[in-house]
Formats: sequence, structure tokens, C-alpha cells
Amino acid sequence: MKPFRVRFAPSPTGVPHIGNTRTALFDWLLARQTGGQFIVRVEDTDRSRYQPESLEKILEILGFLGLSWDEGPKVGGPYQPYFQSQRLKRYQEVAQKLIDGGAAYYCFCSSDRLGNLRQEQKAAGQIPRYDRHCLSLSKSEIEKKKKAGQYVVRLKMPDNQNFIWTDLVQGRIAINSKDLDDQVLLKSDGFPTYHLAVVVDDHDMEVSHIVRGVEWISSTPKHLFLYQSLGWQIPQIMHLPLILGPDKTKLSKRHGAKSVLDYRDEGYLKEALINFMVYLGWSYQDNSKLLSLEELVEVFDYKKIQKQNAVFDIKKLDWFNGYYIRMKSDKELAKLLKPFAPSGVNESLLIKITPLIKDRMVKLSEFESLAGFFFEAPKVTGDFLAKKIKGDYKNYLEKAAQTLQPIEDWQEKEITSRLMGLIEENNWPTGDFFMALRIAIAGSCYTPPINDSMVVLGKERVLKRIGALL
RNA sequence: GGCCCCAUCGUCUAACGGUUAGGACGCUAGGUUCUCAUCCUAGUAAUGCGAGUUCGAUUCUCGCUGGGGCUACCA
Repeated sequence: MKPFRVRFAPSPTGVPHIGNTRTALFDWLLARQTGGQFIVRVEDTDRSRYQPESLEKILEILGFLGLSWDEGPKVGGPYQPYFQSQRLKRYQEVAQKLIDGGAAYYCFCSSDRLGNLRQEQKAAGQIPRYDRHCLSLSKSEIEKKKKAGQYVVRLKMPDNQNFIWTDLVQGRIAINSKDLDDQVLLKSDGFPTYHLAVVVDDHDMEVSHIVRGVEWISSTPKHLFLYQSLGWQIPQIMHLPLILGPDKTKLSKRHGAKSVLDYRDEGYLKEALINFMVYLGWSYQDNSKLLSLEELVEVFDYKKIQKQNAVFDIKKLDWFNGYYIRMKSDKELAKLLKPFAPSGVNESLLIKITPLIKDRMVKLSEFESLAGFFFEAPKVTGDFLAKKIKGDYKNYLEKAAQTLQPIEDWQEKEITSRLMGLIEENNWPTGDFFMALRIAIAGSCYTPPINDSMVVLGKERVLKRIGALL
């Protein structure tokens, strides 16, 4: 396959959610597997929604997932700057070229007039669109108005032209220009709109494949017309299916859609996030197989991308995450757990706790509820014990303490054998006895194996916790 | 409303025009177990509807229905 030169073009208006990030993942996969380039280009043309801190977050997401970029912020590249706000001159120059060639025109209409127009059209049951009020202005009128005030540059869409392209994912798509509005290309503040900037930059930066969400399909003819008017070669086009919220509409903040950073902070592993994202709208022959980024570079096939939108299912992400947690070695997992453990935690203690909670964790953030009792004595009342334990819990605990007290070799094997002996001797129900011990020591009915936990806690603390309830 | 797109278990998805329509997640049940979980086993559940083409449609065509996207001086 020819090298794909693709760009991920985030707009720094907030932290992108997982749907937008998936596009970056697909971009990266395509670039890496074809030996091409993955470019990050910052589409910061909307100064009203601009959030300066969001770019750092976007780059942090890519870094966290391991999606390195070849050109873009921080790393530069042969086509810099990679910030659209720094390329204004070029857009203005292209806009002028379009005006000269008759493919664009100045528009001096006020937003008031535009608003009224739209309202009237809607009221009349018409399609709201610009009425080309400024199209027929004479040269001198234009010059006069340009001096007098602000203006925009609009694309002069052909009245009736079929725009047809073969989308690498969606197949053949045809849209007639008569359904399209005269899009503003250059805003009154001198900044370009997406439509102008994306075409200019993709051309200038020699992007070979445009990869983006299907929400862009309807504006693609505008871009096609721009390429045509400028005499530029059209890149390959690939529109990715959307990720939908539970209500089956486009995933958005409204759904509480989170960013990869949010998931990371909740204790989701990058491996889980990557598999989750890649399997939303794409499939592998063995679709029960979980794949590493390296394996994905090998097996990813854009021809297997779905045309259908995919619904976000957190249960699946949870399962992926639990799976990857279990796959980690204790050492690796302990390292990942550190940010979720009490600050200044002793590493050798952490690595002892890790195997006890590994099979029980879906997210790293569950560390506290699962392992908190290793650090702080739980608050347990006799009432609670009496409610949960069928037998005489005081008797259980008292005898347990007496049995545990003399143990020299504080190991699981020894503890278990002594305790089992005690149970047999008294003919106690095993589960009931251990539950009493479990609650006394860990403060919950659901905990890691209690004898192993006692080993980690140490004899002294175990006896102290038991003693507190006698 | 207009334009464009889509349609297989609840969800993500497989299936040269010929399969008992497969897998994964979820869910249910059973086994293992000191709890919970892991693990193992089994089960549950889908081709939206109607025509047409064909010996034979999940698969091809048309219509309907349903769903989604777009319809900004936002991307």
C-alpha cells in the first residue's frame, strides 16, 4: 500500500471525547502501517470558542495512548506552522484567487439581515440559505463597501452540478450543488472557516487521505468545488462512522461523554481504551481477540470499517479493562496502581497487595474500596457483626485470636492450617467463621482472601483489630 | 421540511447467493471457592416489513418503515 499521509486536525475548543480520539487512532494506524506520516494540525480558527489549555490536553491524550506524531505542535515539520491561526495570510491569498476566478465573492450583509432572512425563509417553508444579495454588486460598490466596513468572502457554489466521489469507507456518494448554501470562507475577522482552511492546508501539506467523521459528508461537495476551482488534486476521502450515545444520537458532552484523560484518571488502561475504540466501527477476523497497538498496525484494515454508526457501551470497556488488568504482571500493575494508593505508599507493600486485588478490579480507582483496609483499620461495630454472623461471633473471634497469637511463622499456610484445625475442633460452619474474621479485619463482606490479607497486614495489626471487637 | 447515509442477538460484529445465521460483551444457570471476584461449562437472544430476481436470498434490485448525519461568520 502507498504511504498514507494523514492529519489529525483537532480544534482546541475543549477536550475531545473518545469518539474524536478514535479518529486519531485510525489516522495513526493508517500512517504507521503504510510507512506514511501522521500529522497533527491545530484548527484554531474559531477564536470565540478557543480554549488555550485544551491543546495541551489533546496532545496529552495522544501521548498517553502512544500515538506519536511526525509533524505538528512541539515537533515542527517541513510544512510549519501547523496552527491555522498562523496561516491567515495564505488563506486570504487563496480567497483572493477564488474571487478573481469567480468562484467566490464578497458579502457585506449584516448578521441582522442574515438572521431575518433565515427566519423569513423558514416561516415560508423554504430552505434557509443565503439569497446572493451581494453577488451582483459592481466593482466600485464593492470597493466602497470594503472601505466602509466589515465583510466576508463567500463561496459561489454552482447552481446545478453533481459532486460525486468514491469514499473509501462509504462508497459512492453523490450530492448536487443546488442543495448547498454559499458557504462563508473568510470570516469578517479575517480568519478562514473550516471549509477554506482544511482544503488549503490539506493541499499545501500534501495530505493524501482525508479521514474524518461522517458528519462532514454533506460539506464535502464544497471542498470538492474548492479543489476544482483551484485546480488542485483531490486527496482520497474516508468518512468514519459515528460513535453514538445510548440514545443513539451522535456522542457528545450532553451524554456525559468523557475524554480519554477522564478515563485514564478513573483507572482505565490505555490498552483497554485502544481496543475499545478500535473495535467501535471496525472488526477483525477473530473478533474475540484483543490486540496491542503493534498488532493493530499489522492487522488493521480500513476496508473492514463499518458504514454503520456504533453505540458506545461502557460495559465492554469495563470488560476490556478488567482483562488487561489481569494480564499485567504484579510488578507492572503495582506501578499503575501507585497513583490510586495512599500517597507515599511503600512499594513492597503495594506489590504484596496487588495479586490479592487483581482479579477483583475493573478500574484502578477501585483500589481504595478494595484495599483500603490494608492502610486503615475499618470501622466495624458489634451490631453489624451480629447481623451478618449466624453463630456467636465473639466466640469465633476470641478463639481465633487465641489460635493466631502463638504463630511464629506468619505465613498463609500456617495460618490456614491452624484456623482450619480450630474450625474442625469446634465443628463450626466454615463460611460463617471466616466471614466473622473477614468483617473484623477488613470491615466488609467482600474482600480479598482473608488469610492472605492477614499475612500482608501482619500479626500485630490482625490481633489488634480482632481484639477491638471483643 | 430538504439533501445524504445506514439497517444481523440488548450492544460491538462474522457469514464467495447454499451455514443448525458464528464470535465477543451483557444477562441467566451450574461447577470451583472462606466472601466477592477470577476461571471453567452450559444457556439466552438477531437477519425491520413487503414485493421482485433466482432452483435457492442475511447477501442482489425496488418500495415502505425505522434510525442517524448535515442544513452557522462552530468545527
